[in-house]
Amino acid sequence: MTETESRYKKIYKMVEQIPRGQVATYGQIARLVGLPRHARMVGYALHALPNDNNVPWQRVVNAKGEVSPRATPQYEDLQRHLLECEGVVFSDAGRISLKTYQWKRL
DNA sequence: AAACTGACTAATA
DNA sequence: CTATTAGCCAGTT
Repeated sequence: MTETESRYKKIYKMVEQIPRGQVATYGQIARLVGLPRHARMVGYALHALPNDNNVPWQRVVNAKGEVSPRATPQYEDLQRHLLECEGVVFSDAGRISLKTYQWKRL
């Protein structure tokens, strides 16, 4: 088991704990798994996810409350759709109110 | 080995 | 609100 593999696993486990209808930021996940300032790794880990997985990756957004731009924009639309199905409302600017929806781990 | 890229963030001006 | 800077590191070229 390499370091990076276990990091990825921690990240995935943490993301799995985000409740339906709530969101978390990349930096928030990084801190929760004990890797502050490793926000990019969270993004990288999610990018590396297989197509069939049980990880609610759609609940992870950037610090501005936006869906982060991807190489393939079709997944951005998918992410937004999935979140809307969970009851998350996007504003005109395509942003989420973090104040309302951000996950606070108890 | 070195350079480049990327689903990022926080501090500062 | 925007721009700049520095921090971080796995993969790819």
